[in-house]
Amino acid sequence: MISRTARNALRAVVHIAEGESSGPVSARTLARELDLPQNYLSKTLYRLVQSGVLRAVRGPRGGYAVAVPAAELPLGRIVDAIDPEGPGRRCLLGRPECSEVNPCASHRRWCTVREAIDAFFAETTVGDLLSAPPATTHRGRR
Amino acid sequence: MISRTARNALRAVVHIAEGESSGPVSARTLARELDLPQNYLSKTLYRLVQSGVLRAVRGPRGGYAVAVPAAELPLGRIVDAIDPEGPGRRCLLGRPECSEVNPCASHRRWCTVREAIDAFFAETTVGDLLSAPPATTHRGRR
DNA sequence: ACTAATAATCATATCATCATGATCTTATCT
DNA sequence: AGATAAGATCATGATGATATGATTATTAGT
Repeated sequence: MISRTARNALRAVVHIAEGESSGPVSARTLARELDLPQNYLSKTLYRLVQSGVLRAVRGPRGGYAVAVPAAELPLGRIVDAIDPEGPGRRCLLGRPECSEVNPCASHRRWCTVREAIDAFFAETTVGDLLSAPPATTHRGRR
Repeated sequence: MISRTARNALRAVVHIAEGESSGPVSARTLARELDLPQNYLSKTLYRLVQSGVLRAVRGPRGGYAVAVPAAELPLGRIVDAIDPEGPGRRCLLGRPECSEVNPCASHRRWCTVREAIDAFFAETTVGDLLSAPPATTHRGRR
């Protein structure tokens, strides 16, 4: 559905958003906490910086922070930055020209699914994925 | 969404079902008409034979035929035979333990999408994809 | 200016999927 | 029975996604 790299990107952004209050999160820390190779993660993060999802702060005490409030950051924005050909866009039978004007036999039925997918990625935000803070960091919400 | 091999399998089964009336279709013919490498296709087709989607006839004048009427053959049966871990089954954040009893943060929302996907592959049949040819000679398009 | 922390980048290795080529097995036809 | 056409299978190669390791560029603090 989405590439492994895109999944890592999602996890990373969620993690960064969760630690927002304590300043930028370094790639090193992220890699440790997500159990991912640091340099590969770096490359992914940088793509997110280029696409305006993250902000990078260089130098000591630097790291990555979200460039947009989590609640206003749809997952699709992250996935698109990593997998340019988004999820479910491709014709099921692999016909490149399959479209509304020239639909392949499965096009109509598949459209319903595609719309559900698009809606999910457009409407679900990083904010929706933030883990409600557990007992330790109590924030009065709930 | 589905692997390339699974797409090829779909195309192949549709093609075989379309030529049903003229007897089994050989891998060679199929490979030529779908523009796919013969041996790779063979392997894919054999997996479909093993899973009961196709029937293989060996020897001269042999080939492959559908083992089930096209209208009763859901696409999911083909895709499952090729991609054992079906489409959209995996948790978006890659948590293997994500399930109803222990949902990850995106689980609930994603379920809607997953259900649409499952419904598509369960309800769309090969019959739905047959390009209703007016007659056996469908060569007029250019 | 120097040092250290950190992002950014480059070069290479690994791995799974996809594809190819060669060979073996089975069945039909004469 | 022999020849031939076809599927089944094995061994190997190519490709792209994923990962790793080393290096360079940038900034903060002293």
